[in-house]
Amino acid sequence: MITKKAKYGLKAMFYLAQTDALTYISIQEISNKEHIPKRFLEHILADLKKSHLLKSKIGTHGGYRLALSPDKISIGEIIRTLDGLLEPESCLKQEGAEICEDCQHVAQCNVKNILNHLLTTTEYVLNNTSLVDANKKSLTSM
Amino acid sequence: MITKKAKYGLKAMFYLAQTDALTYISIQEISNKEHIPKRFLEHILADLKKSHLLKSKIGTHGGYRLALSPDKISIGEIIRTLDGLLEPESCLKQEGAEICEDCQHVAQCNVKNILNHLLTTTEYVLNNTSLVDANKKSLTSM
DNA sequence: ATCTTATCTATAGTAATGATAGATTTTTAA
DNA sequence: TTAAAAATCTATCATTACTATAGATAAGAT
Repeated sequence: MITKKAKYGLKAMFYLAQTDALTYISIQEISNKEHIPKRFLEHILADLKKSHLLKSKIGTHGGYRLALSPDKISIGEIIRTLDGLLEPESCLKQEGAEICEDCQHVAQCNVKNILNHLLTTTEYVLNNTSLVDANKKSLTSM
Repeated sequence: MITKKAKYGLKAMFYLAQTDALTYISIQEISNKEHIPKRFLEHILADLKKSHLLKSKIGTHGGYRLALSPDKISIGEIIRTLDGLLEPESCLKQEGAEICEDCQHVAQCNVKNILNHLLTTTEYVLNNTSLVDANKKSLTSM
């Protein structure tokens, strides 16, 4: 399950992807159009800016816009930014050979093996789907 | 992320899969060998029994054993039993055409489209990997 | 009988999630 | 230069989900 934070973030990003790429859109507008709590959306967009997926402008006619062209922004980056790592289990973190509390023998850990495989697959799907790809019918046959 | 409940459940299932399929193993033994809190494990195994993945026997020399041969038990069934649906978002539930609170136009919902694709992929991986498959090297090239 | 072990029901602590609030700063435009 | 618009910063709170423990009971083996 992705969190509501990621879901709201995705909706906001899709909304921005639909608009003229150079226009700044206010939090208020996104909140209204996509039915996302405004004060919550503030944090979400701020996080996406920190990850360099959005640019912002303060003041009248300010707001947010995509930092990159929509086809260069992957769904994976958005979810990773808002929900953290895509790993299905904490012991899969980058450190690699690291041993987690309860599984002593990393190499032979069945749980780790299967979850690692799931992670690879999930990353493949999410990293290779951009804001533009996501609404294509071809997605079903990817 | 899968929860600790699912992780513990997977470890317990792998442990049982390693043993003689007809022998009942006590919660105590699994708890000791796999370092899983015993009272927590009780609930987990009870759930897996309700889902007909385990059989149990009360009393001396009692315990749990797999209800099916290990190659007939998928990782997906185990996780689904313990963590609920595999869906990455609640609006993807079986009801299909159902409309979720915030997304009015289901058919054109980009978020739903992409998450639905992720679900399909996740289900494919987890439903087609059994307790026996999970430790095979071939998994990496699946 | 007694010990072993699962089963049932309840509950409690903790962490993560979802959401709101106030005060501040920057920018635009009148 | 002033007022409005909008993001930014920091804090906090409510709720839910997760993790775990506990007591009492029932069933089976020796």
